Amino acid sequence: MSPAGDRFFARVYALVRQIPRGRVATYGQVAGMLGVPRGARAVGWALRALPAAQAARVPWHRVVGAGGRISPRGGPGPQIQSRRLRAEGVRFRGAVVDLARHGVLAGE
DNA sequence: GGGCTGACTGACG
DNA sequence: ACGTCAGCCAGCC
Repeated sequence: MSPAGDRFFARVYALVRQIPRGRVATYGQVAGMLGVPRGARAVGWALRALPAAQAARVPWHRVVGAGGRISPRGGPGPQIQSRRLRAEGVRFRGAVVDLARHGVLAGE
């Protein structure tokens, strides 16, 4: 089946929207949950196509690169993204997010 | 159907 | 630790 609502980006948004506050997931992580472990790039493409209207309800800032690195082309700006994450209480290790503590698969 | 692009990732030098 | 190269996936021309 392949209705309009089953598009890849729709699944990405739905999954990202379910990321709890203070929690962070990587592009590869999201891709893996969608069943495409090597589709990290596709996930980035999907978030890049994220409409501003959807951005309000989709916590795109909770999606970072492998190792917790903030993508240089993330949304309105990498600084905004990291700032938003910090506002949620996410711990940073320099310019890198502490996935061991806030990772989706990481323990509480 | 072929080729290009990109909010990625891991390997190399 | 840093810059570069090649591989992968989905959408658009």
